[in-house]
Amino acid sequence: MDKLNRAFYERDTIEVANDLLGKHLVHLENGIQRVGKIVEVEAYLGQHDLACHSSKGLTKRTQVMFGPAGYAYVYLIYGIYHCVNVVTEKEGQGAAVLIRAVEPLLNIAIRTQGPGLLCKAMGIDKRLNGHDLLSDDFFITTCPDQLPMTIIKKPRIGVHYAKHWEKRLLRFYIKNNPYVSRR
DNA sequence: TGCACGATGAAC
DNA sequence: TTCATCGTGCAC
Repeated sequence: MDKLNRAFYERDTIEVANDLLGKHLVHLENGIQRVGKIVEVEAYLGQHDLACHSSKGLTKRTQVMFGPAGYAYVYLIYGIYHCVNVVTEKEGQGAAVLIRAVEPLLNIAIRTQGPGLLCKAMGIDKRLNGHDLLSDDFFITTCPDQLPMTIIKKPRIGVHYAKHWEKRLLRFYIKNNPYVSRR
């Protein structure tokens, strides 16, 4: 179980998104370790990507996205749920990968299929915005016995406002995995 | 200072 | 299809 290093995140966003599938997301909170296998992600390519929050430019909200790779960008959506992203590429690109669903592996009590639910299930909220994913309480590791898997590519969810970007195949998930959202 | 609107999820 | 609920970004 090797923790993913800075070089892993500091690469092309689409490659990072694909490589994150099958990896283990780990969060330690109050002595409880929660682990979920990443089964669904979306790539947000940076300032030119109209579906990406960083397309608004550098603001208080997006500053984490414009920072160095390997940090968590957590935000509140619809005033109710949180969503987690991992920042990718070189500092200043404003690119990230949204984690949309995980498969419960350890200490996860409720459903995790969807970005809002997985955050709720793993105790992830705004306190973790800007948190280093190379820390000891919130990180991602390789899966020791990862079997071969087929990756499905689809348009991203809920980005109808993003003009032609809506059609880009930037959502990736593991084929036939029951924990993928909206199938 | 105010207001419209979400990278959602669940109910009806 | 509707609704809960609030931080953000932008208009005024």
